[in-house]
Amino acid sequence: MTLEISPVNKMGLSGQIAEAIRDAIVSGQITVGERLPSETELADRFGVSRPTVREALKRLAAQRLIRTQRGATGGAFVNQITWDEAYDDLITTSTLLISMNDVDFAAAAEARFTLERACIPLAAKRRTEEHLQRMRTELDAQADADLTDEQFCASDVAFHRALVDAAGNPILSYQLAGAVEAIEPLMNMLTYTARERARVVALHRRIADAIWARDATEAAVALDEVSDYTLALAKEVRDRRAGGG
Amino acid sequence: MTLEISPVNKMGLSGQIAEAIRDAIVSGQITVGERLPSETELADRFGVSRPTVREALKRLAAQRLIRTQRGATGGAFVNQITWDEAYDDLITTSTLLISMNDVDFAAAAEARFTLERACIPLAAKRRTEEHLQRMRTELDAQADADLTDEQFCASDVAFHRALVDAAGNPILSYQLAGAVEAIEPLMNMLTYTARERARVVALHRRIADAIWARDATEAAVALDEVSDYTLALAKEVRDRRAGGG
DNA sequence: AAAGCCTAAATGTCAGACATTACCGGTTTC
DNA sequence: GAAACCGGTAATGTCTGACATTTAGGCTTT
Repeated sequence: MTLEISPVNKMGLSGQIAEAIRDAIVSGQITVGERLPSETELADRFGVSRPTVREALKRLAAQRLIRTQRGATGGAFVNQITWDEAYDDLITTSTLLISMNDVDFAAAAEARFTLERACIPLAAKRRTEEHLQRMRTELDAQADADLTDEQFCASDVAFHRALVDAAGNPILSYQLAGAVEAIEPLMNMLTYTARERARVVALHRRIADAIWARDATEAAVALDEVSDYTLALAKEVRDRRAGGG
Repeated sequence: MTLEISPVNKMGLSGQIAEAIRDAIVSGQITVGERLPSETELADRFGVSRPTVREALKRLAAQRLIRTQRGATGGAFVNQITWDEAYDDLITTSTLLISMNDVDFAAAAEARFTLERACIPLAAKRRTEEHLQRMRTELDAQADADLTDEQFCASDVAFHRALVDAAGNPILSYQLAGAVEAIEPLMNMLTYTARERARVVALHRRIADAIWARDATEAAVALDEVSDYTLALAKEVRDRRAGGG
């Protein structure tokens, strides 16, 4: 691991150290599972104090590049990033991005349904019984009239994630997790009436049945209807609010 | 901001403080651009020392939730996450995920082309002169025979990003940045002959022309050819290596 | 009134110390 | 002889207090 850091740098010492260690990890100088030198040794090598090293390590831990463990054989280990961990990060980042940058509902919904439609041919080809079961579970849940709008939307998200996972491509699942889950807060702003819910559930059932029958075309048609319906509903809500306020 | 933290928690004090501040940000108790209390005051409020607070702040800074500024009017400010910053994070995370989890080239390429194909109808509808210009620039670059394989792949990535950006949906662009750029290292493992390059460039030109003509069908056909060709080339390389080693 | 200095407040860094945790080895016991 | 127990030890986690550095804004001086 290189240990050349310049004392005068706007990034700060801890920033430079973090970058040096990150480079060592991504370039493969330290492999997954391997232990980093102890904090004291790192401090010696870089010529800085231990708190400074610790700040650098915390930054890397926040990006899940390393994981720390206490005790005699403890230390900082290069962490193997799992898909699930990355899901969480992507979802929180996407949610923040959408809320902070005033992304309108139409754009978010467009992204979501566009990506989802792209998964349908693969899902129809590769769906397993497990994926079908997950979709059916959510369909049953959505039929419950006692569900709050939040619960209904959460189940909606779970249904669509099952659809995406059915495509059997971890990268697609990963990418879509952000698009699908991040706009759940936006979806929650919609209020569904009983009749609207029934219609959405019916469309979901059409999608599930089509995926079961490996009929990608039918599933795509049903998804397009969900898309159109969601956008129309959002427009209606927006107009009603504009008129009321 | 709440300041309830339990001293006994496997997450550690700094972790709990980081989470408390993050919750305050995402729940809107502290708005974008607003300044957090000073480190000393946070330390007092949470009943911990300043280094502990600093570690928590570094974790949040690593996630770009806050940005720190030195000086008299300095401090930690809630940062507005920009799309470009998020791009970088997504790309590095995706790259690490792919390299650490032994994602095979076929799955990565499938994800990439699937998502890209989904953007074509939108791109054909909304492309501006700027996007067309970006694609043409990369086409010209790719025609240069002196390009290394790395440079050729980089230009390839830039071309496809221009295509995705032409869809005019920032969320789609964001999501796809990960899929497209993260597999560039995998693409670099391929070695293109002059003839293969010419074929790929010809297909790229077909795509660009089709987008210009707003012909989504033709663009999709050409993209499918690129996809098939890339996968075939990858298979060939794999077989050759398996035979040679 | 404008230019320059100076102070204050905040982050950045350092040093040393103690607390806590968990493995590792030897010791004890059955 | 094997299993349970128990300190030693090395590492992270945290605290205290201090100094360095940076920057804004007020104050003084011209």
